[in-house]
This record gives sequence, C-alpha cells and structure tokens, in this order.
Amino acid sequence: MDARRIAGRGQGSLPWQTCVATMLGAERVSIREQRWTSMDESVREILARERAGGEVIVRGWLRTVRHSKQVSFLEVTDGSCFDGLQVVCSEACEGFEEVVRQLSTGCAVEARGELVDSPGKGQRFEVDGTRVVLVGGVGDDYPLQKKRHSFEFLRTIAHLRPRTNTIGAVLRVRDVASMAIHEFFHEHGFVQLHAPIITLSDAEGAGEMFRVSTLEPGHDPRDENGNPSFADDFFGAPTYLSVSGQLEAEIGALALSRVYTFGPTFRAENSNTSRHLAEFWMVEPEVAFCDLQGLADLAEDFLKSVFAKVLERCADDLAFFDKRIDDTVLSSMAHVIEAPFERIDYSEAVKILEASGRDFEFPVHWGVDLQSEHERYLTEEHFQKPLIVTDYPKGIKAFYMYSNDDQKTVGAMDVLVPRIGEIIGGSQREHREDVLTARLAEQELEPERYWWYLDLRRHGSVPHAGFGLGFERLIQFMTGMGNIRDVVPFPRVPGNAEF
RNA sequence: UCCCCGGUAGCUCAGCUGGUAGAGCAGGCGGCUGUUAACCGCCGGGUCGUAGGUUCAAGUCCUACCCGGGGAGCCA
Repeated sequence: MDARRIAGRGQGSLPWQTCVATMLGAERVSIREQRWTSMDESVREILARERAGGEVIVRGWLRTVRHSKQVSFLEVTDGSCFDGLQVVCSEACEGFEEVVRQLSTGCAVEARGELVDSPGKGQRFEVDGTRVVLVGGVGDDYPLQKKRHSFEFLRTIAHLRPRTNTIGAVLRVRDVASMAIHEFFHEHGFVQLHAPIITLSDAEGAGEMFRVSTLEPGHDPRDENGNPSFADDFFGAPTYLSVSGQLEAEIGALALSRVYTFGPTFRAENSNTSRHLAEFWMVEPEVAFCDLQGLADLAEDFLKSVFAKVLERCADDLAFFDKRIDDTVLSSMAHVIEAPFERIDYSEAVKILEASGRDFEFPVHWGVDLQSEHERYLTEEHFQKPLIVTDYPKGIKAFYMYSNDDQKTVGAMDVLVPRIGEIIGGSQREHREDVLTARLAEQELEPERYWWYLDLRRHGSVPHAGFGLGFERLIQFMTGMGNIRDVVPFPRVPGNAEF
C-alpha cells in the first residue's frame, strides 16, 4: 500500500489538486492543498449511523441557511438521500466570520465537526461544526430559493433542478426502480439483451420515427431514374432511431428463452401531453414457451416486486411525494403490492362500460379501442385497482399478435393502473408462419421487409410472449408526479431538447 | 395536430367594468432568536411574451404569431 492510501480513510486514487475557493465577495482565496476523493462517507451513511460521536466530514450544497446572532445553521445535502445534515456553527468554528456568516442557499461547502445528538426537533443528528470551507459560492441570482417553485420554471433550469427536493427524490427513485427491474429479471433467469438503437424499419408501426442520416441537409437522394435512393447514406438504406426493441427481443427469446431489453426508445410524434416524451426508456421482456396468461402472471409479479423494492429502499423520498405531491402515492403502492390484479377480457370490459351508465365522450361498443376515459373508469372507479385487460379485437391491434381461436380477437393485454392508465402493453406473439403471413397481407404490409421475422417462424418456432413497460410512466405512478417531463432528468419533447 | 386556459419584478402571484403597476418570497443593509420554507425593519428591482390595431388614453379590448400549462388523439 502506498503512502497516499495510508494518508486517510476514504482517500482513493485521484490525483492531488489545489483547491481554490471563491468567496462570496469575489475575493479569491487559496484555502489549502486538498485531496478530493470519490468515496467519502455520504450524508445517507452518516444519518444511518447507530449513534452519535466522532468527527465527520460533510461535502455538499446548502439547501438552506439560518443565521442567528451567535449561531448559524447550515443544511447540507449531497443528494445521497432526501434529508440533509444540519451543521451548527458558532464562533468556535474555524471560518465562522469569513465563511459561515457569508453563506447562502446553493453554496457548495465542506464542513467538519463532531456528530452529536441534535437537541432540536426535526433531525436526529447534527454536526457541531469545527471548520467550514467554501468550495463553490453562488451568484446573487441563484435561481433556487427555499420556497416552492413551479415545475414549469424548474424545467427551464434543468441544470440546477436536480438540487431540489422533488427532482432529487425523483432521480433517486428512478435509480432504485431501474436496479429493481434488473434484479427482478436476473432473479428469474432473464438475460439482458442490448437491442439496437438504429434500426431499418418501423416494424411495429408505432408512429413517426427520427431519421438517422449522414447525408448533408438539403441533399435529396435520387437514383438515375429519379426515385428516392439512400445508396450514399451511411447504411445504404434509410435508417431510424428505434421505436421498440421487441422484434429483436423475440430473436433473443427464441435462443435464450427469457430475455429483456431496457434502453432508450424514440418517437417523433408531435405529442404534447403529460404522458409522452420523444425519448424515453422502455423495458421489454420476451419469454419463449409462454402464452398470454403466463405473460399476465409475469407482468403482475414484476410490478409487485419492483414496487416492493422501491417502497422499501426509498421510504423517505416516497413519504415526501405522499406528503407534498399526491397523498395517494403510498396507499397506491401498497395496493399494487398486496392486491391481486383484476383480470378481464376486452369483451367483459366493454360490457362493464356499457352498463356503467356513464356518458363517455367516445361511445363504447365491441370493436372499438378503449379510450383513456374508458381505461380510467375501469381502473379508478369500477375496480379501483390495477387491472389487466386481455384479448382485444384483432382489427385494432398489431399484425404480430397471436390470433385466437375465435377468429375475432388476438392475445393482447394491457395493464391499467389508476392515475396513469396504460402502463404496460403486451401480447402473445403469432408464432405460426402461415397465420402470420396472412396477417401481414390483411394489413397490407410487405412480407419482404419482415423476412427475418418470418424466417424465425420457419425454424424452431415456439409460442412466446412479451410486453413493453414505459419506464417513465412507472416512475410517474410511483412518485405521483403529474408531468412525465419531471420524472426524466433531461426531457425531450417537440420544440425542446435543451440541456 | 385539435380544444381550452395562461404569459405582469429573479420566483409565486394580485391588478374590478380601459385612466401609464402592487404584495409575498428572493437579493442588499441592519436587528433579533438553538434555528427548521425562522422572524422584524429599511432599500434596490418591471420597455406588463412579440408585432400590429382600436382609443384622448391599453397590463386591461381586437388580430396574428411565439412560449407555457391542462385535456384529447397517437401511444409507453
């Protein structure tokens, strides 16, 4: 072990640097030589200690500062957990007059002191500050104040909004949910498949796509006959950002049995709603030797497992959402975890809606797709719990879905949850070559473009099924956040790709 | 893309039937208190989204456009 490693705890392998702090009055002061490391004890770890005692070092940003005549209270957050750590400084603290008394919300600091039991209310521990160093000051136009901001405003300062209570909590929930998803699949023998992001076709017909091209703007590719040509383009063919990894996941499932994708997905739709993004993350498991009921079981187990883990690991963050954003967050999550999901088929759903006596904007009858208002009635009012609707009319669903024996419906399923509506959409896939070919013809799709998809049905084809989960919609449901733009760190929507 | 609502100080908003702008918070200064979105006093701060139009007079009325929000469609 070399000398640097012996020098102190948590001091990893980064080089020495000189730290220069900018004082609030723009006076620049070289404070000391200091080593920055990546593995210091976090606020979360400090707050999780069994008991007070011993010196701690806290590095983070000031959520708020309260100055009294002889004492200053600094609330330092480092993003590791919802709560900050209160540092209490009096004249005995090194840097009290020059640093502490000048501090304001948003400053980056390093504070040292003894971890003690807090005599005040609102926190278990606090730090009896012995030394505070300003690492980075803020201008007097620092936009984050210790008051409530509108989410619309925060979106205009997406470079700073992760420092707020709400967005910080959202990002932690995102992280934990993401890990919980990977854990669930790995506990159940799934292999993660990295589906391509650049694809040739809109195989699913899932709407407008983003073109990917290296051709110069204004270049209008034509062959000698004046027909469109992409011979000069990078891939020699028109290419797009993926709208789904499903078709590739099917390839994986028909070799590895259980696979899932978890990656970015792109839609160039001009959608302007609180539930749509141009770039979002989608989870798509695909399972061989599985039918629609097996898929519904998987979807329910999956959601229950992920929700339980997030509830356990993000208790503070979720308590905050329940208190300040939506007071049904905790009860909704508990409900998802505990209650068996209701399962009905499409025909029953239509009967319930017809018998509801409701005056829907879009009238319901067998054969039409369910609208948002119908889905919400079913899950929020009629059943008041998550609901899986199966076996939709074939006329409103995609070509690749399994044709049922009744010749009228396909093996599709949607998982509906209160507040959000459709959170999961999936189906058993059509694995019979002749039926699939007929379905392509019915929908006037060119079989040549799906040659490899059809070829899969010629060689060792088996019943298989899969679903897609919009990751941001899952986070919306967990946090109660009303706008999907506030559950993704850098939202991409029509007309806005800043940050 | 369609329907509805909105755009006033750094932020959150008020400004009635037209008479050239206010509050709270933030910021600066001072005071005070083991504080918890601390509190009290004083001060600075706005070409009222943009461009036209009506009028003696427009933040206020009209038109167009831009931006934002809610809902719908599309979907995840």
